[in-house]
Formats: sequence, C-alpha cells, structure tokens
Amino acid sequence: MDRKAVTVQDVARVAGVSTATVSRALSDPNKVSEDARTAVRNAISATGYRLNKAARNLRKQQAGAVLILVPNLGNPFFSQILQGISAVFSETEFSILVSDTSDPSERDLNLVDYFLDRRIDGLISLDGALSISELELFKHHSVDDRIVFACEWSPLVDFPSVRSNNAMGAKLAIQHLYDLGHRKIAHITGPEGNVLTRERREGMLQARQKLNLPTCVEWIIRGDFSLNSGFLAAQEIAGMVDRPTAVFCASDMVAIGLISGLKREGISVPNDISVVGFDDIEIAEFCDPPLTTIKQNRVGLGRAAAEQLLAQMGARAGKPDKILQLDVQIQTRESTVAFAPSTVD
Amino acid sequence: MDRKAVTVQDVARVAGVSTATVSRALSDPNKVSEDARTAVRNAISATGYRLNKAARNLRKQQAGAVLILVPNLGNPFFSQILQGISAVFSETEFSILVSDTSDPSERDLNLVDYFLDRRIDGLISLDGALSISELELFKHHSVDDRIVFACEWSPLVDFPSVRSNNAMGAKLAIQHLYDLGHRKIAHITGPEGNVLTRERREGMLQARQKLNLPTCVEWIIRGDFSLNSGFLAAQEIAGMVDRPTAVFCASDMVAIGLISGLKREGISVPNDISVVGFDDIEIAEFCDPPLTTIKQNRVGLGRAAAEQLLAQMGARAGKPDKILQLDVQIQTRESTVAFAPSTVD
DNA sequence: CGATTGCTTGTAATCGATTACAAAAATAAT
DNA sequence: ATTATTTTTGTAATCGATTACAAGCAATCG
Repeated sequence: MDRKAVTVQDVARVAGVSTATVSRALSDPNKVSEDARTAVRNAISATGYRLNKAARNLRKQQAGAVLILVPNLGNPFFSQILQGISAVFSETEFSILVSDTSDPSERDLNLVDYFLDRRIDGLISLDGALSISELELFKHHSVDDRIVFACEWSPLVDFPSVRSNNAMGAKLAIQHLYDLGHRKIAHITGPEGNVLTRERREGMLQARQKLNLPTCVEWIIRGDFSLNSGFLAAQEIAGMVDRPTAVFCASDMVAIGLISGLKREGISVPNDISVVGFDDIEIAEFCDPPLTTIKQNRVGLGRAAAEQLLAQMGARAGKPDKILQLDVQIQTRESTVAFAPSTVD
Repeated sequence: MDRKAVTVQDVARVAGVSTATVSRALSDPNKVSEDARTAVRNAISATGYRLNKAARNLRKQQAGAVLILVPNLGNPFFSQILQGISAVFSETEFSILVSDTSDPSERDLNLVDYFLDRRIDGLISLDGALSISELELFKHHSVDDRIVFACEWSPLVDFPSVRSNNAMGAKLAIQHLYDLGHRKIAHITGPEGNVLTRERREGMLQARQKLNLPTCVEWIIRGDFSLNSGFLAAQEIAGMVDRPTAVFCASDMVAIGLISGLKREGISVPNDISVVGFDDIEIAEFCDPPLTTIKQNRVGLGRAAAEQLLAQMGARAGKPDKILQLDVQIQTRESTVAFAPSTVD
C-alpha cells in the first residue's frame, strides 16, 4: 500500500475527463453520459483506483459509521442482536463500531462526543440504562433523531425503539402454566430498574389477575437475569412453606440456574416444579430437562433496529417516533408438565 | 450539531495564535510554550471546539480504526474475546469495527479493501479460515504487518498470533482422566480443517501415547464444536460394543450436548461415563452435572491480541513475528469421577 | 430561425487538521 | 557584544473527494 495512492485526479487524467465527472460517475452514474461512464469505469480498473473514505467523509460532513452500545458483549443474547444489526449495515456504506457499556474504561467518555467528533452518524443502544444527563446532551446537540433503542429502551425519553413484546411473553408463559393446571406460580424477576424486568413482571401480574390466580409476596423473587441469581432463588423456594408448583423466570439463564439449584435441593424439574424461561437461547434445547421458554426473534430485532436507524438517518425530516414491537412465541419443551396434585393441599 | 462547526481556525483566533500552534498544542503539548498551551486550552473550552476526526485522518493518512473479524458473533466464546480487545482499544484513539464472517452478505467483500479504502489501520481475525487468495492479497499489498490472529490462526501464513495452549489443554484433560483411573477415553473433535481441532486432537493423541492408553478408531468421533454434534455423538457412543468410560470433548458446547444425549440414551454422567469439556464457558458451572473443563483466559487473549496489534502498528519496522501462547488450566467439577469397574471387563 | 430548456462537463473552492519550511525570539557560547 | 544554537511561532501547501457555479452543446418550441 505504500505505492503512491491513486486519486480521482489520476483516474480523470486516464479517462480524459475532469475530476468532477469521475466523482459523479461514482456517486450518481446517471448524471453523466454513457461514454463518460465507461471511460471512467475503464480508467478505474486500469489504475486500480480506490476511493478514500476519509476524504469523502470530510467533504460530506459525515462519518460513515454507526455505534452499537452493548450492555455486555459476553452475553450471547446481545451478540445475536448484534448479528442482525451487522447483517443490515454490511449492505450499506456504514461500518459499525461496537462498544461495551459494562467496560469501565469506556464509561468516562461521553457518548455525545462520538457524534460531535464526527466519528458516527447514528447510534443503536441495546442498553436502556443511559444516564439522564447523557440523554439530555443528545437532545441539546440535536442528535436525538439519529438514535434507536433495540431490545431495551429508556423510559426517560421517547426515542424510537424496537423491542419484543415482553408483556405478551409473560402472558403466554402464565397462560401455558395455567393450562397445565398450575395455580401457584412464582416469578423470578430481572434486576430492579430494568425496563424488561418491569414489562415482564407487569405482564405476569396482569395475566395472573385475569386468571384469578392466588398471589403471595414471597413468590416474587428478585433476580438479575444471571445464572447465579436463579441458583440462589432455588434455596429460597426450597425453604417456602407454601411452595409454588411452577416458576416463570425472567430469562433462560435464570431458569437454568434455578433448575441446577433446585436439583441440589432435591427438588425435581419438572416433576415437583415446572419452569419456564425467557429468551430461548440456543442452549435451552439441550438443558436437562429441555427448557420451555419464550422465544424472541433476536436477529430480527437487530435487523429491524438497523433498518429503523437507516430510515431515520436518510430522511432528516422529523418523522414520527416509532415503537416497533415484535411478537414472541412460546416454545414448549420438557421443563413444564401438567400439575399432578400428589399431596393433597 | 447544526451550529456551524468550530474549527481549529476559530480556536486560533480566540487564543491569539496560529492554527499550527493550536494543532501542536493538541498533538504534542511540549512542542509549544507554557503560555501558548494555556491560551489554547482556554480558547478550546471557550469555543467548545472538537477535533474533526475525518480531517485528521485524511491528513495523516490513517483510519483510526481496526477491524475485528469474528466467525460467529452469536457465540459467547468469541464475544468475550471481543470484550478483551475492546477494553484495550477503548484506551486508545482507535475505534473498533466488527464484522461477522459467517454473515454471507459480508463474504463477497474483499477484506483487503478495508485497508485500501483506508477504513482501517489494522486487523484482528478470530477466524483462522481465511481463504488463501485473501491472504495473498494481504501480502501483495503489504498490509500483512498490520494483522494479528487471535484464538484461531491460519496455518497458511506466519502472521503473529495469540492463542491458548490447546495441546496443553488436551494433555491436562487426558491426564486428569487417567489419574481418575480411566483408560478407555473417547474424543469428540471439532470441525475438520480447523486449527483448534487439530491442536486439541494431536495433544490428546500425544498424551494418550505417552500414557500408553488403548486406542480404537471408533473412539475418535467427528464433531463441530456445536451442541448438536455432541448430542449426536451420544447415540454413537451408546451403540458401541467397546464403550469408553470417559469422553474428552473439543468444546463445552459439545460436552453439554453430549451429556444431554447420553441421558436420553439412559447413560448417566458421571456414573457411567465421565465427560471433560474445553473453554469453561459461563454456563459450564451450572450444568447438570457441573462440567469439568479446560479453562481459557478469553478476555486476556483478546487483550494480548490487541496489544500485539498496537505494537505492530506503532513500530512500522519489521519486528519478528510472534506467536504468543497463553496457558490454560483444568477446572475440575462433577462431570468426572474415578472409574469404578462395576462390570468386569 | 432565434429563443428556451435540458443535459453534460469542467474549473475551482471547499471540508478541517497537519506539517514542511522559514522566520522570529530566546538562550547559550565565545 | 556578537555569533551560534535552540526553542517557539506563523504561513501556506497539502491530504483526496465533492459540489456550486458557470459554460458548452444539443434538442425542443413557437
């Protein structure tokens, strides 16, 4: 690459046209004549010309990149959404930058600086927990029309967002357990303050109310989406006097941790307790027992978010903010079975 | 952000110095006097100046970004390496672009184009299976000194690479099983052609030979690192006349699939067969039974690769190509137990 | 036939930071 | 005090593509 760079000037000379014509032939081919177009095409392949993105970006006042904020890159759940996003942008001129918000070294950098430094043209956040001051800055510098939330979102602002229908998922889970004859249903939540936690819990509470199910404060157990929180919840459940016959978990990881923990307590899944997860991560099918869960279309979610952002960046006109909610399905496997009242209550 | 951009000119005017001084104050502060430095600093905060990366990149003939090639973003194994890489580059001026090589829409784009388009200054590939033509192109355009392999690598070239000591991992696994009294040890491999598959298999064969273990062609089962391949291998093992008492799997996913499959065949782990995985993914601890496995330092691997690339990009001098091999450890859990010869052989 | 419209093209300014070169100022040496 | 040396500064060219503007030319119209 140390061969002196071939520029648009060189192409122009070889093709016998001006630089303006070369540039136009590249960006908007039907602005130039057939002849010029082929001359430029030939000159390009003759010289081995490659457009310099930095120069274009400078002139066009854009960055040619978007930033994806991921709460935790190590989590397969998020990285599959990233896959969907990546698939869409790879068809465009945009590159994707990825930043892990759980990484402390990235936290001190203001996000809005990415925009101001002209490093990015848009932003997709999978993290709903952006600070209020950060969100204010977005608005203040009017870059808020180039931001889309995916999966999670922030209740503090009304930026467009693509998400799964979490309440629907919770309802499906409860209804499924109800249909199997379960009445005493516990729930392990996500971390407090998280929007997904809230939506799933509310959906569950609504379904529960509609079906007239008994409630018990003890049955709502605080978790944090992690394997370990499920594992710990198992001990709590084992110690309950009025033990639930089924548990709806806010994530598959929690469900897997729970099953592992219950087993350790001598409680069998699904014979003693049925368990439902949320997410349908790949491994759910290969657990023991295979996990009944709520399936989200993660790749589709990423794709939709990417397309939303592209639309937004294309049309700078203030289009109505959108919330796109993707349907979820229940995937029944062997971790849930019909309630068999072995011991009379 | 539509407020007209503040440029280095504006700062110069306010500070009462020239643009050159402003630029120098920013890039190499001890090239200018104390007075000028503070004047510039004040002017910057007074004007709210932000450096335009596109302009700098154009002038400095660099991109300010590196590309990370990931075989499969949806796989937590890779995304944790990404986390390590990300942590290092976030301390620098470089942004990271991420591309999923399993994404068909990215496959038609020549990787070397990223360099030629000046979109990236360096490349870290977690994918060892780059095509020979692609690798030739790298050399042909002499960008091969700005490429580092991480985790996987290509046997076709001698680019620097950071990897786990896979052979050592295999030896640890076999030795562990040997110490527990196992002699009939099977192995489920990764996909054919993959370097990790080869290293782990060779390491296993060597250890096996050194310990003078019996061999049997049937006991080497072809897998592909996936859950499903482990699941399928279970059926094969169940049908063997001379059944192994332990299985060393090329990945944790395979091990989990295997355990799930064996259970379905009525074979208990670890009572009937002990199982060892490779990777120590997060979930390994919460499987049933918790998985004995070879632990790789994924984040450390990412960090090391990132630092290697930084060193390489900094010193354009041809420094010796390096292969950095990180040690692995065995993490014993409950999927392996001492061999108890219940049925006399 | 002259005027109007539409299409294609070229010239040159522009995006914003960096840096080669040279001049000026400050310091050290004789 | 004068010269040599070092440090600090400014001017202007430069990176490479885009595009406003104007001009050239052909086609269309009254």
